[in-house]
Amino acid sequence: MLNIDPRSSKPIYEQIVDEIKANIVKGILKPGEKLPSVRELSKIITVNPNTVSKAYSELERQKVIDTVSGRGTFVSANYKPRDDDDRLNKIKSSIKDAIIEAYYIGLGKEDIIHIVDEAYKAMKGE
Amino acid sequence: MLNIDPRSSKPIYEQIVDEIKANIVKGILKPGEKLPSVRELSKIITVNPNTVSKAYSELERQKVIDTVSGRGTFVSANYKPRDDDDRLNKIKSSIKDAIIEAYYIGLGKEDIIHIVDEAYKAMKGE
Amino acid sequence: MLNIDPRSSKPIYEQIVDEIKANIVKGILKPGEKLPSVRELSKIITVNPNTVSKAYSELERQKVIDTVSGRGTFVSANYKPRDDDDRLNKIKSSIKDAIIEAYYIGLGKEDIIHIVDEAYKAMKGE
Amino acid sequence: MLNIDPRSSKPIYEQIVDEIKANIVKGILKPGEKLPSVRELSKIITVNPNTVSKAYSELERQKVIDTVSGRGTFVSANYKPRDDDDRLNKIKSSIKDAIIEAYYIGLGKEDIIHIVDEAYKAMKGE
DNA sequence: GTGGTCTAGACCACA
DNA sequence: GTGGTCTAGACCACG
Repeated sequence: MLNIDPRSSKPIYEQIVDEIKANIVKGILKPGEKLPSVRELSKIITVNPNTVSKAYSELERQKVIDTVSGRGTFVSANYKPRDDDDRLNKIKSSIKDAIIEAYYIGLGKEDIIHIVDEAYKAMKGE
Repeated sequence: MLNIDPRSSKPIYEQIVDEIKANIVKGILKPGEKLPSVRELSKIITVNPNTVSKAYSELERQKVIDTVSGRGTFVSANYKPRDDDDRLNKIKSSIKDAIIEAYYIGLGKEDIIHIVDEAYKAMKGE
Repeated sequence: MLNIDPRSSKPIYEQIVDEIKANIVKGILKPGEKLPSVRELSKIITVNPNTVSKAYSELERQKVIDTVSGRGTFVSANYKPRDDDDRLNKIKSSIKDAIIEAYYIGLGKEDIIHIVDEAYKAMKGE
Repeated sequence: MLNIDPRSSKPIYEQIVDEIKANIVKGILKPGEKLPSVRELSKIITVNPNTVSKAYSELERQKVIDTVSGRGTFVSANYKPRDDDDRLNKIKSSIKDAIIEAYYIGLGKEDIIHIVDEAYKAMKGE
């Protein structure tokens, strides 16, 4: 379910955060749905429980999931997107970086648009 | 000239690498042009010379600049983009992450395309 | 295990890189095997940790080893040779230089072939 | 005549030394033949005279050329190859390194032999 | 515990 | 003057 690469330079806990958010966006995880417990998930993806715990804390901080003590963790039912300049700037900055990097392997604007297209298709298709 | 934020989580040497590549793409730095020496740049952006050196080494490895021993470093005159699956995958992955993140602040595909547009305009405009 | 000569003109970090690659080729280090940690190796060969770190970074860049954050570094399990014109040219050039140099101590083609033979035997023999 | 690449990581003076030795081996420069003066050569290959001077000193040290004060420098007439363990070991070591490196771009023994062949042909052909 | 980054300061070869 | 290497010692994130 979660695609984790322990050899990546991206920290594992961050990969978990991103994968869960991706699954929610894709509709694989639905609002209100229960997530596996820290222990369960750590076994499934063979990762240190502390790492999963850190990922869940981060997701909770971002209000993507809710933890009900003694009951478990759930995908937030009432997530409301709101303006967040910090995050918007990070997104812009990472897209800018990607564009520069693309230039250096010979890709132009059309290629970037195409990659964006593909990414959206993958989100709906899966 | 270079916009360095020492508090960013992105390593300083990487910021230097990215900024220089951005300046080349924008045409602010031209092929064959001499870059500031390691010691000069380290003074300008108040960073340790080793950090600048690390950035320059990385740029040299990527064939973005040439270092001529004893003479200095220069923007590569004959940069040829090559296929590089690893870098392409990194670009795709970072765009995918940006799209997910965008969803969480309420942005959709059109907004992403708009951001890409803006980024390209900024590159040519500056 | 690693044969390092601090008085050599070849940089120490490069010696470490070459020795480790040689040990992998010889089969002394096997795919997936854990390498000594940066601090360990630095003590073993009495060299500054930064120097070992630089060597490991270079090996990682060449995809010879994988570093798993917080866990250590490992011999790459799935190394796939790829075409690399730059490296091929370096090899050709260093062989050409060796041949010229050999001429000056009275060695001809047969002697070079013999040296190549010996080198291959040493690789398998050890 | 001399093929110098100022962007190479190999020092320029060393490139000059190697190129001159290569030309002697190839027969382009014959024993007893006069070499260009330091000033002349430095103009021809657009290099600092000090650099050429350093190259000539090194060649003289290796008894490849002779300097007759006031008359110029000449290719040694009576070069006698002799055993030189130091240089032999360097040659062996650099061939060993080349073989390891070759392994990592997927080349085997036959390929190396082929490269040696080519190098010898190039020496006679030019 | 692991590796990654950064600073400070030194020495060296090269041009 | 230039960049390259190395040491010593520090701090940090990750697991």
